[in-house]
Amino acid sequence: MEEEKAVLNLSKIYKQHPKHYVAVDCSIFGYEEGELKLLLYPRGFEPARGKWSLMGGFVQNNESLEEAARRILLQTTGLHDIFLEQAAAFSNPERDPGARVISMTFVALIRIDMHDKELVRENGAHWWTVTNLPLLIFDHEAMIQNALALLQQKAGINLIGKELLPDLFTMMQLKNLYEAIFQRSFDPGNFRKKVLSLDILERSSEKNTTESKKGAFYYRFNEADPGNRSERIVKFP
Amino acid sequence: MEEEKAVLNLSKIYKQHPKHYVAVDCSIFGYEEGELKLLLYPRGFEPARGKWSLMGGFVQNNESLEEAARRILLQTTGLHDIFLEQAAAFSNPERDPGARVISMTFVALIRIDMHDKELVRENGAHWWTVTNLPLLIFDHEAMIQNALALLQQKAGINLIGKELLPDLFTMMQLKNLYEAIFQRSFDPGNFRKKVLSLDILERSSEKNTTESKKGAFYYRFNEADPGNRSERIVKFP
DNA sequence: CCAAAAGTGTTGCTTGTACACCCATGT
DNA sequence: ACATGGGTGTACAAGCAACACTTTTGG
Repeated sequence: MEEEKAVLNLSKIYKQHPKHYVAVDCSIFGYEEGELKLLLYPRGFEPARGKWSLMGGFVQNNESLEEAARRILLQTTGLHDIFLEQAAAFSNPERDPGARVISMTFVALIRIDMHDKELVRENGAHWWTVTNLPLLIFDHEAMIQNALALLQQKAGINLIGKELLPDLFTMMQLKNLYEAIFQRSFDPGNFRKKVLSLDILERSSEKNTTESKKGAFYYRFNEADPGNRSERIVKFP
Repeated sequence: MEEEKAVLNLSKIYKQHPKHYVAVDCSIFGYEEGELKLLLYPRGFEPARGKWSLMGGFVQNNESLEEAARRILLQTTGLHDIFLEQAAAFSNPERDPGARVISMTFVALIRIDMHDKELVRENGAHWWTVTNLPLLIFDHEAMIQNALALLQQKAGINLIGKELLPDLFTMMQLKNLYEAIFQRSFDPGNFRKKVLSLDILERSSEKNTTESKKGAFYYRFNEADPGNRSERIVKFP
């Protein structure tokens, strides 16, 4: 009756408007050999053949943007439970020459040691060092710059590492990760004190003896930590 | 030939995927009488009649999300050149009972003294104090919480006020704005020193004599300031 | 004169940074 | 024994918060 009519009116309102392709593109960061890396896929067809692209895909009817991103991450890395955060929407009508596509970008952090290397190789993907990226399609260069800025901002407020490092890691490995993210060096002693003062790492009894003569204690993230703090950890340059 | 075929292939790829309604919803903040306020519109039809909503609309084919947001802000407030920033995407397939709509939210900051009050009244809109909001449709409550958090974050890093205050304002007016945004009080002396140390305000020769007996100098934003700094202005609680 | 806001100065605490210094050990 | 990274301590500077104090002027 009243309500039914209103719903009909409502759907009339919707029908006046155009629909759009909606995609998600993921900046997938990993950390390996002291370098911050980004997983990119080569484009095999024109236009922009030979250029590289973020992993992306189209959003289907029954899924949210986050769900679409997780589906794509699972398909390409074999990983569930990936750290994932919305970054920004890219919506210039001309951004994709093939069609008008609105793209939402995500930042994903994964542990390179845990992902499915076979699957990645099958897709022709490659881990690129963030300081030395190839030519990218469309506006993917801007997407990555935005993702890097977001990663810095996040790493400056919350201690990240759980998402990128192995379960056990040394203080120097964590420092190296932060140096890769911020592209600057930190004083070893001060870094240690600052990080430990946050009270979210616990020292394991084991030591890493491969990377130094004395041996360095392994740390792990305190499972109980909420992970959401507001104080700054590192000041930006 | 080769390229043409590729484009055809490409469009085949696109056509396999569904299209979606895409909307923008704007959290329009203003500042008046010492209160941070939000412009909301009443919903006149079912479902959710009587609840309030952010100002929003559908994205058309020839416009980016930002352009859509600006079009809607112009239509509803009469203002060009509004400060506008992407907030977050809300994309749960069930979020809008009328249809599957993906919504991108924006934060807009406007000067209440400059907007078209007639236009706003025509639309039945109302300025609500952010600490006392009415019932809202769908996920608009979450959108506003997100927008408020973003506003705090932004105000904590960049000195905002140019977008919300008149051209000339006293230090106490700026302090009151910050107190409204952060919902806490600041020490008058320390606030003054911190803000002036940023070197982005210039003191005018005029004084405000209506709000105090002694009279307080008016300040204005230094036109030449880039407006993008990375140091924190206020620490969050 | 006094209340009230404007504006400046002082002090103590916390935090960041630079750097000295001892420790453990593989070569 | 010594070079190397691990780990701790110290000393100085900067920033922040609390608050005392002075100025101005309307009632």
